[in-house]
Amino acid sequence: MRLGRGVEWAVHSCTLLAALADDEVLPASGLAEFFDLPPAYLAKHLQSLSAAGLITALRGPTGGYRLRRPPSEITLLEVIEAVEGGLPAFRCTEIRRRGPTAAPADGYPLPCGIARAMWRAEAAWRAELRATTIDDLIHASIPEIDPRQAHSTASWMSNNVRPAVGD
Amino acid sequence: MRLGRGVEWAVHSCTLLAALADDEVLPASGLAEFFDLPPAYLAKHLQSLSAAGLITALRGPTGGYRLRRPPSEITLLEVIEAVEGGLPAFRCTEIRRRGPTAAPADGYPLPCGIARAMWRAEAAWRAELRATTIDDLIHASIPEIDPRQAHSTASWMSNNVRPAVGD
DNA sequence: GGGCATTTACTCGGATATGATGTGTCCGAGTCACGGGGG
DNA sequence: CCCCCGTGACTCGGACACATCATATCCGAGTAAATGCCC
Repeated sequence: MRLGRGVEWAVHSCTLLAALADDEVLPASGLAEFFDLPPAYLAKHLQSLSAAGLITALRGPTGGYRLRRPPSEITLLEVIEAVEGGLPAFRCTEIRRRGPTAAPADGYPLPCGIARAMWRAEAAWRAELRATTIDDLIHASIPEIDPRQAHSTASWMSNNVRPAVGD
Repeated sequence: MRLGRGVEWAVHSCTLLAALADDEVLPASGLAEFFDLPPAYLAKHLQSLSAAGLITALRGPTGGYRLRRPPSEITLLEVIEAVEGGLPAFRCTEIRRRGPTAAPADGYPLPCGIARAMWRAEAAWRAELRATTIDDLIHASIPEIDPRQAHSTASWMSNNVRPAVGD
């Protein structure tokens, strides 16, 4: 089981966008510069977040991205599913119905027990991710941030954040 | 996030091997026939289980596979990690240390908070899988099995199971 | 007839091709700011 | 001096190559049984 690299980028991007005021935006190029990531590829993942309705995109010279909801109302699970897709990790192909000893089709009223166990574990994973919001991540990391970095980050933000025009 | 198809095959194979007596074995070709799966590819995954020490392989004309431990002592997590590898699904590349506002290397005494949240969710997933044994899966499915199928399966097993010779 | 070496056939194990998916990039559609011209 | 319009530049969005891993397969190493031979 493996998660794509874009998940990490998307979550970090959301935490940075959470620092914006309601009437401010930050372009994808800014996010790419801040995290030193390939701009085009990061943009692709931001598109996924936009398509999922987690962030709002404004086009044009003063455009950029902005969280669509307050950070306390965006869960980690939503971000991950926006990037990775919401499909279950375990795929049951019902192999119990195949082979020489398979019963007739009406002999399987319930889903396969193995699939149920796997999905139960996935449900626990999702529950943990659903209980964590972007706001939680930020508050957990604030006391760990080096004061020097906090200052340089604030300075960088003031130079790259732009006021949203149309909104 | 996606799990390989081999996981399903490996778990089903373990449940079937659990039906064997301590001095019996079942060859990979038999497992492939029982589940109607490509023999060569299933064999590859059984090799992973063997390398992980979950099943024992006996070679030669009367050879085959056999569980190495009682079904009640083999967890779902072990089977999955044997096939998929034990690496964590989320990979933290510490992108917070990159970019124009990164602090010196000594400014990060703790792992990234995002990675901690992701790994906490993975821990919940693993805990659920660790709490489920092969024996649990069997006992949960026994009352659901069609009596006709139980009979044909028992018959098939008696024709394909072999006594282990060297052991 | 019994015992033993050889052959044989069947098993698992690792090395080898192929296809799907994640990774990375580019160009086009859309939109606001700016600058020039007219009123 | 103010307003309007055309131009330009910057943004996001989707379509296009490449790399990596899951998928699928085959051939070689190893072993017990069966066979034939010798005693």
